Amino acid sequence: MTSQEQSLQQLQSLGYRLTPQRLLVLAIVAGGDGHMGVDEIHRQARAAYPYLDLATVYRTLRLFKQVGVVTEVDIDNRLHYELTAPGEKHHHMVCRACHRALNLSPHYLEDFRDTLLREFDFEPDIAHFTVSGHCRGCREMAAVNDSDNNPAAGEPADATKRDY
Amino acid sequence: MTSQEQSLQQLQSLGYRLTPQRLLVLAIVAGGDGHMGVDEIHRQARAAYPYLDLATVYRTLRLFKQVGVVTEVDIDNRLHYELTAPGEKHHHMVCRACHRALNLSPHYLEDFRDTLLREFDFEPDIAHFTVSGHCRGCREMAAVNDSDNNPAAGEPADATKRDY
DNA sequence: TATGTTGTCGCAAATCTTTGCAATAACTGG
DNA sequence: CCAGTTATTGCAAAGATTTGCGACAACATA
Repeated sequence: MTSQEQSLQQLQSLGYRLTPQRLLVLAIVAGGDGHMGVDEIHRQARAAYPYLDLATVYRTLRLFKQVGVVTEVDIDNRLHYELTAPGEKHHHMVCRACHRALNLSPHYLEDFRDTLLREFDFEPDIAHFTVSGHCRGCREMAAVNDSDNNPAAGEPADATKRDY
Repeated sequence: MTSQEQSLQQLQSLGYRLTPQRLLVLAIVAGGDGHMGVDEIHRQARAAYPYLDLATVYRTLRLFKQVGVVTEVDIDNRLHYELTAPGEKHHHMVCRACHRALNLSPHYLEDFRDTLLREFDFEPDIAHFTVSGHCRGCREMAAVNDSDNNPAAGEPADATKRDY
């Protein structure tokens, strides 16, 4: 039984129905490499089944996420999804500047999770954990004002303020 | 010099202009207790200055966040803001079920931050760090159901699947 | 296979947030 | 204090995501 079939069976065993729309979305996310944007999934899905509505794609992905079939990653204020690989789970670090998503091994979160659970009885939803920040490359030319240092330092010479 | 005046001076020294709209939004966020929703800020602001547009509120808060004057908290997919108290910074744990936001001392994040920095050269944006999960109270009746809606009661025995 | 139950879909509309643009106002230098 | 520069505003419209609702389809049962 493939991992996709497993997911489908899991959905069914939870009382959810197996619809062509769901099969399709699952197949597409499984076929894509890494996290895919919702519109890209929708576009590919419509190629096979033109009536499929964007709202259905959103609902389907939300369901898949809830059940654990896919992992949601917020990249630049847009939802992206990837298949949850049972063996090789990981979390994400998303760069605010270049918007690349780096994988983060669960190992780095265990301590943090344990602490929150122990100290506050708070169970973090680490299955969909994402930290945003600045990656190595972007950090070097991070123009953003870090309060303490020389505020104007990294700003491009003629940077207008315009919209921010 | 009050902390508000400091913020204003900082804005000015970065080349941003001091407008009545900005003063107003700052005063309101400073006056509120804890994180406020954007629409609430807008409502209060309009009471004093009816022409102030919602878009301006969003832009102003985004700027304030970028400069560090306010802290952004995502509560149930909605933006909330609170004044960044220099002395007593904290992060947030937001419960997916009851949507309450709990404060988290920076202390709990230091190790995590150091690790990411050391291992990946990734600087997490911990100034606006939020973990979502389930708090003690909601965890007790959480069960399989991830329904975000009713903070009040556990799901009825014959809970239908309907919309998810 | 026929039938009932109820989960799901497509569609349209609502929400929340962002953005393009022209008019305006804040700051700067004279 | 005046004029020039350009950041900022208000407005309208676009984007992204969610939701209400009636029609439809998946599944269970007989």
